[in-house]
Amino acid sequence: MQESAGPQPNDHREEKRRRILRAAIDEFARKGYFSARMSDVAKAASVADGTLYLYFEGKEHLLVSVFDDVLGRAIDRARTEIAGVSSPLERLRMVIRLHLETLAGDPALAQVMQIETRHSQRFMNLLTRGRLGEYFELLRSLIAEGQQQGEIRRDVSPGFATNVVFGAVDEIVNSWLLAGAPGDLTRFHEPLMSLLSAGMVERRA
Amino acid sequence: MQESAGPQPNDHREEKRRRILRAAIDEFARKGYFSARMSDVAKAASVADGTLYLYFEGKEHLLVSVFDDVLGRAIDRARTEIAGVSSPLERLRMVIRLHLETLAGDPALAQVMQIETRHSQRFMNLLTRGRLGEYFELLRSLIAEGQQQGEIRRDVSPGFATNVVFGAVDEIVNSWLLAGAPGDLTRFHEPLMSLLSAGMVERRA
Amino acid sequence: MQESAGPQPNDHREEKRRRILRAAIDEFARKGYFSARMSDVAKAASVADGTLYLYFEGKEHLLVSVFDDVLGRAIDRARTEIAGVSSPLERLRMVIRLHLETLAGDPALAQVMQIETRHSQRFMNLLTRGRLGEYFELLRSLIAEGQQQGEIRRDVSPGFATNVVFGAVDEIVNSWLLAGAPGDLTRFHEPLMSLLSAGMVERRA
Amino acid sequence: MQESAGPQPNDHREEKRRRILRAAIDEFARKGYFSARMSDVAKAASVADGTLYLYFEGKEHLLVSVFDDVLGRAIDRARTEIAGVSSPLERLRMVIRLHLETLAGDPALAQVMQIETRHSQRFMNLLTRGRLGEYFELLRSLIAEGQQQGEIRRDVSPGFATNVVFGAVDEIVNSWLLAGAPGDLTRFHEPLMSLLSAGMVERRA
DNA sequence: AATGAATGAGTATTCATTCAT
DNA sequence: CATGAATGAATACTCATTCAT
Repeated sequence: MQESAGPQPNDHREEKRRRILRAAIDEFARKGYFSARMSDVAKAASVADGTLYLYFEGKEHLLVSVFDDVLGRAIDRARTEIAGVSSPLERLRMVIRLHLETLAGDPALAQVMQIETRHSQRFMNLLTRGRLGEYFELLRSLIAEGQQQGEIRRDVSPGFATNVVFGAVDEIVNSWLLAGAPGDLTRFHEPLMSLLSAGMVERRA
Repeated sequence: MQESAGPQPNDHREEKRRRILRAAIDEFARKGYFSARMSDVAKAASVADGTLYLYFEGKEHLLVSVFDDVLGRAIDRARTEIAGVSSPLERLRMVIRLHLETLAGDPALAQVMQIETRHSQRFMNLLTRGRLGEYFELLRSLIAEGQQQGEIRRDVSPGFATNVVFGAVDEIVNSWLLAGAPGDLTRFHEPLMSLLSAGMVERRA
Repeated sequence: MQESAGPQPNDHREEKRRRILRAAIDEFARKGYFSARMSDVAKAASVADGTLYLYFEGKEHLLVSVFDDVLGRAIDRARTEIAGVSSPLERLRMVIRLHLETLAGDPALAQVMQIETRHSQRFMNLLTRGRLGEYFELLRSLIAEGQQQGEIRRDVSPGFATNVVFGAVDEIVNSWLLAGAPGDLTRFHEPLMSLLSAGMVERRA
Repeated sequence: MQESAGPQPNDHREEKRRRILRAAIDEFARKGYFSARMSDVAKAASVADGTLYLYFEGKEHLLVSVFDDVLGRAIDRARTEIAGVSSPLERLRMVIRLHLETLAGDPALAQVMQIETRHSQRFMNLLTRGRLGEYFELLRSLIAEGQQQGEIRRDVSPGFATNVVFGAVDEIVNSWLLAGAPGDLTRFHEPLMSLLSAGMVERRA
């Protein structure tokens, strides 16, 4: 069960891979995906232009990799964290908190995940077939469980509810970003969950 | 009842302007904003390449114009339709219906409005300072009124609720588009309003 | 001996032609020949774009016309003025004075005549076959006469001397222009003639 | 005796740079600066279009570089050659000979230096602030020295005399070029110096 | 004669990607 | 593994000119 030939080559390689991803996030956030040049990314990562292509297939793949890498880690963490919690509604709340926390501390990353990554139909399809689809499926399964256990109303389809939830979270992040990322993004977690849970309509006593 | 200097020149001019906008929607939807070439748009509109620049300042301005033109008309219609209705919640429902209806009948348009138009931070800012900001303000004012009249709960800020509502609608449209625009988009109106109004949590008797 | 059909049509036409030429001089001087646009010239002349083409064959012809028009008038004046003078050297002096005077009062014109008009081999050939050739011939004939009458040394060819004389005058105007047309250009007439006549070498007593 | 970091890379680079400059001279001379296309230059230099921009900032910079490169070398040679000569008048004669010799053997180069390079006020200013200004200053200093040493008459300003001398040389080259570069340009050196030195007027015994 | 809206040919420049070293 | 010089495809935009009115 040898994980790698030598102990360092792979660490070294992984370290360089991460440096390139970080450089890509910063450059894409600063200049926008289309305006950023590969040689800018290379310079920011302190590698030669050609080296980028030893780690990623091309500029587009680099962007997909940023997205999938971040989302993949977030999904892993989410699965770990919700493992010991039984209430699906509570689990959903935890996942959304993680969603916000991941972006809250890294506006450049948020910028890339929210904006630069949504630039065309074709690209959206690419993402949906990757980690984004996985994330949607996670949300959907939690909602479906919630319905089975009676915590969530059964008269809306889980997929539909997933879209509403994701859309709400997504737009909260977007508007925070467009405003210049002021204050702590996670302060919206509580009101967001409240609104999604209980709805907007005033209840009478 | 002459509307302006020449009776026909302006009709003629307006007709050509609309033809170009339509061609832009179709080409941008088909190939994506970045891949579409201006000369494709010109050909689709049956005008010379240079003529595009007599009506729009450039490719980017053409995209902004599509967005603002469509949203401007929708806002106007919305204001007219809600004029005779007093309940803010009902008004909000009507605006959202109109939102869905506008895109339901024209997937190419929806494609441009939802995806091609969101391609960068810089561009989003441009839109937000135009009609999109106006639309957000319309939604916000309806929610604020609803709160004053006791229809909508007062413990969330109107701006925040606007983001949640818009985000939910936006994502419904997005997922419909990504699925290939199957069926009638407006079929989601009722469940969407229900979810936003009453929330997801199951109520006990 | 009817000079024209009606008294006004031709005056009117001529007036408009001159207005266009003047506009061309100003625009070519301000922006340079290549950067100036025909519609700028039209606007400066208060005519429609298309009207330019009723008076001149195109942009290039407009530039040739400016050059030939100015030089043609200068040549006519020169011939008139030297008519009563017998000394060829004195005649040459008068022609050069006229050359400087023509440009001295109109830096925009000087700019076009000296710079914008010299932009390519092909164009220089065009000019040389027109009024410029005529001007060179005038200078050459004066020098040849001067040689016959013993005023000018006979051991240089008249054509060669013409080039030296013209080159000297031309460069004086150029350097005056490049310096921003400071002071009166004609102040160089006397030293120029002195230098050309007596040469640079110091004579001993 | 290594001149720089790598022994060959720099030779290789310099060789390519010179190949591009030569290609530019030939293309600019053949078609004129404005009509010549960058990809023609690239093809003539046997490099890819993009390579041009690794060596020169753009088309205009390429033209400036031709001019400055040629003039820079000529000035260097001139300074070397006149080093051992004491008479300023003799030095001036040598510089002008070098001026003519440089252009005599390379009509394409002469064409670019004399015509294509003079296409606008803006561009002339550019040149004057570069090597051309340096060349004028060289001529001026020789004339000023000649005045101090009593070889050149003192009643004309050195700057003015410089213009006359340069203008005469320049026009000699121009007329040679316009005539199709017939014969040896340097055959005009002797009569030119004679005319500039002694003037045109016939001396009596 | 005059207009000015429409035409459409023409090109410098960028930058993702490759591959010889 | 890494480099970075070289490649070359790809396109928005301008503006002189035309011609229907």
